[in-house]
Amino acid sequence: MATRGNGRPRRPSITDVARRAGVSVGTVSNVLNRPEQVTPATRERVQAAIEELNFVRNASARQLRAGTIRTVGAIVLDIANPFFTEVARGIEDRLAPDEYTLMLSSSDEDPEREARYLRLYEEHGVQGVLVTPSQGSLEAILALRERGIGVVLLDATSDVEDVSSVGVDDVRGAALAVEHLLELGHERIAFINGPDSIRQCVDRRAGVVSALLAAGRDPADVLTEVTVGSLNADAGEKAMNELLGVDAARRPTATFCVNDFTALGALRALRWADVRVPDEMALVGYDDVVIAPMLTVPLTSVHQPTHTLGWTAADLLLREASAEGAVEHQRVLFQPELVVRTSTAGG
Amino acid sequence: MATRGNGRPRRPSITDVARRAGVSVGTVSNVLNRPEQVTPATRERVQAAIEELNFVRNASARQLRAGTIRTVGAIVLDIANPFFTEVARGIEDRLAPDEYTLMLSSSDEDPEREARYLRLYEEHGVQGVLVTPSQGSLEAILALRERGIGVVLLDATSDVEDVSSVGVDDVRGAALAVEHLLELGHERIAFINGPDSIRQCVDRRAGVVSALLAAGRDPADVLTEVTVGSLNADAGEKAMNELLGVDAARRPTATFCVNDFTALGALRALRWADVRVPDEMALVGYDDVVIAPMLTVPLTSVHQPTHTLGWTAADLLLREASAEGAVEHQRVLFQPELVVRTSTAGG
DNA sequence: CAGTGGTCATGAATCGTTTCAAGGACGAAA
DNA sequence: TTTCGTCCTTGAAACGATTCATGACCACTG
Repeated sequence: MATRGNGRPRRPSITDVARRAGVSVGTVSNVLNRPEQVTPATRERVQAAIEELNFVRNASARQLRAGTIRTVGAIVLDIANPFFTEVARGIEDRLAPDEYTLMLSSSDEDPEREARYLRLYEEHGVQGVLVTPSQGSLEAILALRERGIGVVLLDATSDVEDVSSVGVDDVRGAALAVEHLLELGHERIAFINGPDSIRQCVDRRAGVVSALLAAGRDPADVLTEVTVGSLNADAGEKAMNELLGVDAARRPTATFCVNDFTALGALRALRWADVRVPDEMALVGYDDVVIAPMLTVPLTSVHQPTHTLGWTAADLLLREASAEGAVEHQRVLFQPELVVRTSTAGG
Repeated sequence: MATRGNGRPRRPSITDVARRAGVSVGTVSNVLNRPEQVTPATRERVQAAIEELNFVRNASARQLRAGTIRTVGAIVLDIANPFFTEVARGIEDRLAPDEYTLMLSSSDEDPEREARYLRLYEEHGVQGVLVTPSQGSLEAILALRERGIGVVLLDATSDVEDVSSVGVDDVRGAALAVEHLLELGHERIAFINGPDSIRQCVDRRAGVVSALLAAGRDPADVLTEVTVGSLNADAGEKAMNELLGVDAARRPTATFCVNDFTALGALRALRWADVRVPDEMALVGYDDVVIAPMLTVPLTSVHQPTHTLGWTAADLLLREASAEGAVEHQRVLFQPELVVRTSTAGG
């Protein structure tokens, strides 16, 4: 068998198939791409040759000539983060039926890493990219479009007009949580929030405040905000202990946590302080992580349509790719949903 | 600017760069691949042209000629599963410094889906694939190697001799959990396990039994096994309630759950029945999911080196790819680790 | 029987890169 | 001045598929 220098067998090419079937390469190509234009007899002969040789198309050669490739690149902040994991799954589910492949990487919010992957994807000639932009990388991303590469921003509510993006309305999500607590009659509400350097924290605070105002409350009266440095359980526990320092008659009767991890910590603090949930303290989280319903006290949380988010992003991209001429850019903002469980409406 | 029929600008090629810099294409290629062989003056001229034109290499043409491509394909059972997510991150972290790209898909344990992705990857000419094989797909995977594609099995303790694989020792992991409980003095241990159709369940049972035997105990005396149909919290809760049906004097004093989700359910049942953890019932999970330490009662669990698993799999693959001639196949089995927390050793 | 139309198969050109034998320029040595 | 040798650069041939103008062949029609 022919080799390619490194001793590995060369994979059979369309030429080998043609020779074996006694036809020309053009015919083999026709069998592969326009089978109806080939006589059944010939077609079968070619098919047989293909199977005997274990012929597999060479995507590179194909793309080189045809100019297109059924591949999409995605760059998320961190594949190991459940949020992006579910988004990725949504992307995949949109791509699979169209036989597209997905190239996936994590930027870790490092613009340099992101740029490197973008270039790699561009070299590969992907049809488009789905990106969660890091700080200040938007410009480079948009430049891709001038070189014929589709772009859809993931989980970014961009100010830029002419680029498609998908995101979830964090302001609304937080408002939902607070509205729920108000409806339950809570008049002193705590908000355990993270630093302003995280967009989500800023948006969610805005949602909290707007919900209070919309209900005719003065945030200064109702709201106690505790800011933590990082969004994990330990921080949440510490924050809740701080809240519990106030005597029971004057402390908040409900707490909204900026994410489920901090809520878990808060829950732990409540348990150790023997404060009953939700009777003495109602609790709402955000993200609706997979274990939220599995907890000893199932956690009320704001659910984000992550799968749909990814699916839609991929859908927009494929649509733009197949659109003739000018493309209409869409900016989709999904609405989160409050999932009420025992931690607020316990029975 | 030149177009390619669909109205999008054609990306500049090496020829365009050559023309602009007033050199031949060969020289441009040399600048890109063997810069030391080019006079600094020429090199700079070419570099300038590259930047002015925003030239980006065409990976397809490159691969077509050079025969190689820095891409690896991975097929896991489900990207949305945290286990595989962390594995994927490990793979990525191994590939990134070598400028490899990762193509990632989920097979959902469907051999047909898996086969489709394998073919897609093969068409793309990936250097190798990392696969968690579905039922009965091993043969097709191994056939790839005859066509020059590297293969490393992920999370599979394969019986096949001559293929590299990485996995985690589930037998040992379960044994660790049981040894721990025995050391704490527990003499009646429950094991909430899943169906035998799942390999992990079978392996972990074997580990439980072997640990008991090794300690000179008769499993028939010590062990109470409850089998659940699916590995989620509700099933775990039900199983634990069943165990609690026995009067306190004779029921198990410790429970080992086949994964953390069932353990969460068990924990919930214990809380509602007002059984103190770990005093009246110790609890061990498996997987060490991210929230295990965040729980009200932090959960003792068996931790698997998922990131390392992925990293090592990718490492084996790259090594095999760069190895000259015959490759030595390695089968790496990682050892899990018990992380002791309050749910067994509570203060 | 010539003419027409339609169906299939052909083979050369093409995509953008890498590679390599061959040639050019230039300086050093004789 | 001639002759080498060295160092850069060149240009054409590949890689494997797709595409398309061309032509072969056959069946009808008039």
